[in-house]
Amino acid sequence: MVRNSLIQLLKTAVKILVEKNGFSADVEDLVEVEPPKQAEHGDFATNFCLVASKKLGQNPRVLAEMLVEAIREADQNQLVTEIDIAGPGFINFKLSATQVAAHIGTVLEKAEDFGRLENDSPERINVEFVSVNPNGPITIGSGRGAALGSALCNVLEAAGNEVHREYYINDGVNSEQMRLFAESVKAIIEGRPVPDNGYKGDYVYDVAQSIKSSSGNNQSNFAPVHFEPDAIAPMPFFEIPRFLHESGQTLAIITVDGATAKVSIEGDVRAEMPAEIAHKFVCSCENQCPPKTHRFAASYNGQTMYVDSASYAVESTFSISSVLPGHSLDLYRVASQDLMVDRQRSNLSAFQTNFDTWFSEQSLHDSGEVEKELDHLIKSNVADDGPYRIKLDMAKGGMIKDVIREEQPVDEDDAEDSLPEDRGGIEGGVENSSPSKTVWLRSTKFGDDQDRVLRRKDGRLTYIASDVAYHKDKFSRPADATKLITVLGPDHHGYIGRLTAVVAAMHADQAEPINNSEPLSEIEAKLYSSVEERNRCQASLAWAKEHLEVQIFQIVRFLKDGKPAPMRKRDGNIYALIDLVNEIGETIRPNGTEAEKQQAGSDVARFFYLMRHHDTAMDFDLELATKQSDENPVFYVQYAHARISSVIEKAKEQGFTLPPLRANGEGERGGEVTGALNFNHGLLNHPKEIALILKICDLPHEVERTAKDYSVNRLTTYAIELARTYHSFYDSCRVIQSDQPELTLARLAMCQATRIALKNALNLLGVSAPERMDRTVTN
RNA sequence: GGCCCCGUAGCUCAGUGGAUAGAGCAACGGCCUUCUAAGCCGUUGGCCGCGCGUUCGAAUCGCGCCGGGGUCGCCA
Repeated sequence: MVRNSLIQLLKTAVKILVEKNGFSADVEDLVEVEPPKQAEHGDFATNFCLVASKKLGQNPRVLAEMLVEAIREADQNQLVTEIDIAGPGFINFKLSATQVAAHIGTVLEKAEDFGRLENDSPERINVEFVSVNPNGPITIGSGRGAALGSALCNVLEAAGNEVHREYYINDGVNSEQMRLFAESVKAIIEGRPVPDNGYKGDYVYDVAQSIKSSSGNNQSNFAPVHFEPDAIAPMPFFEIPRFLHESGQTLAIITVDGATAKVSIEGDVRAEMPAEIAHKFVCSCENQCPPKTHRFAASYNGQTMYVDSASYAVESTFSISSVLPGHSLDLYRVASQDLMVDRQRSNLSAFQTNFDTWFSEQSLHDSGEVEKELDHLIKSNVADDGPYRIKLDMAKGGMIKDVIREEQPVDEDDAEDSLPEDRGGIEGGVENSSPSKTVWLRSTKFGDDQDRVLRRKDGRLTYIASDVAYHKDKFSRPADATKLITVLGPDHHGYIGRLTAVVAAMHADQAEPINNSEPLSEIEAKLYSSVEERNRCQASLAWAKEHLEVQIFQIVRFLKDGKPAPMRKRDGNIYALIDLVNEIGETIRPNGTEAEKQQAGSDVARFFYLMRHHDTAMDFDLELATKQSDENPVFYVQYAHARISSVIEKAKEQGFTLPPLRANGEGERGGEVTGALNFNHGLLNHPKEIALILKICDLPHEVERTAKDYSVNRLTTYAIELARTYHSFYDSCRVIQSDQPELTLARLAMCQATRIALKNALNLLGVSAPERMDRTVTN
């Protein structure tokens, strides 16, 4: 855009300068321009002479004079109209209004692609975010991660990268938290009090109620149930015992309005676990098979599967007339967790946050990937069952002060830690291991401050064990991913070192050792057995740091009545994101439809989350967010968009034909294409017009910067600034003037360009750009 | 104690090593017979926590303090 044209010009001028004076230094890349703070200083300024003076051995002001001459020579298109040297050696530029205005045409042509970048070296990036445990709703705290992650993905994509949005479901059967959650749900369903340390929030009762009502809770199984076509939930659950996995074997008989259907498995299920499982169950009807197929859920081996079955009427009742007995806690776990994930998904979707993959941790256990990777780590000599743990004593600045070796007791006196009975038999990895020795990931070889347990003494695998397999797997989404980005909450800060070590360990046998013949230092000798090993581990660590980026966002403090409003209340209740969205929507658009309310609530909440840099703690004023007032910047921005839309609408009524937006399936098209772009940009030379055009043209640059440093908040600032620049222009420059059709057309083109930039910026943020805004409440 | 983050106008916060540090809100004064006043224009408001250093130049980079927040499980 404008900026780039000027940079190109400067680079050419620098080349001339270097040639003429026989400078040898390579200084072309030092060229940068930026808009000066003082408008009197012109449209752009460069500090090149100050930056390059040392390299070229020239006084900055002298250099500036030479450069100005070179610029005049290079500027054949007369982009620069005024140029002067100021201060210690700045060069200020005023650009040709006509040439600046000409960029409007480019914006209109690019339309919804304006702000998308050409990228010569695109990355294939997996972005994992939110990923909260399936034991509760998405909280307002996680909302920040959702807003950040989703907006970041949009920006990375706009910058020309391939992006895969991923949510990791912590549904491993080893999870203590999930066991507790299931126990709580089970207790509620069975009319017992929730265990002391269990989950007590209202939503837990809600989940229990949903499961109960969708299952009928008749003691031995979960039938009969109501089942709606095309709906995922509610749906019947029943459990298929693990020994039933042979082809053709009948698992259950279900009755659909008198018609009996048989559920059986086709093919060897175990071999296909888990991805293909849903397709391998077939439901065959013995008599009068209903014409339409639908899905129901079954629990198999700790996993929920959706099975195509026969059904046809909206309110038809299934009854499972025969199912093998034995509802374990696991069934409740699967049912409640599944329901929870489903709610999370729809809550996030109402918050403009969607994922390409919802990845199940348990699937890695089921497929054997975790065990496989564990073996791989042991073979790579980065994990072992030696009876000790290494801890690093870190000095300031990341230097290792000391390496401490903690011997671990080898005796087996705490067999107490064995599994609760309920969970026997379905543990990932339990049965095919010989529990006795703790298996350690020697993560201290990769910069972590202590070794981590992969497998407990009792044979159960830890969370970090699945993490290794998971990260390996992640590199396939998108195919041959070049980078993983993980967005984590502030409480996970300590996890960065561990995660990096995990990725490094996983890659350890593939890394090309660094070239370092230094013998092992005293400290290194405690970590590595050889120079070769050290070099390999360090190379692998470097690889991990290059391929895994962890972004931590800081805490959000919610204020209500000026006082902190806790996200997790003492009574176990949780302030859910969806409640926030609904509350805001309700206040702002009391007369809107449900969808409109949620859109409005989501817009405000997202904008608030994204206004602050993610790496700084923020206050979220709930009053302010729900207030439909001038204090709320999202309305300021949206209002500008609505205002533009209104002007354009009005102009159309008066017979002006607009430069069209390229078709994108929605919004207005603005009349005939032919000739519509022929507006006279030469008429645009008012300072407010130039300022607006320059601001519009900034978008690609802002996208580029944001994709580099992930500071998504920059785009909210940009949107506010663009809105401000427009409002200011609007006040000074009347757009529609029937006695000046040419000027009107040119200004309309500018309005359209502003609208494009504004809408695209808001799109990146996941905030809607309404065509009209009517105050429903005046205060 | 180690690590991470923050400290900028009365409040909430922007700010890419550049020139006289900005915006919103709050306070005050103007601007609607004409395109949406959820707007615009103006005024008031600052040892950019403190100190030292690097630099031609520091709110920005480094070190040290002071103050505030977070985090350091065989939980996930």
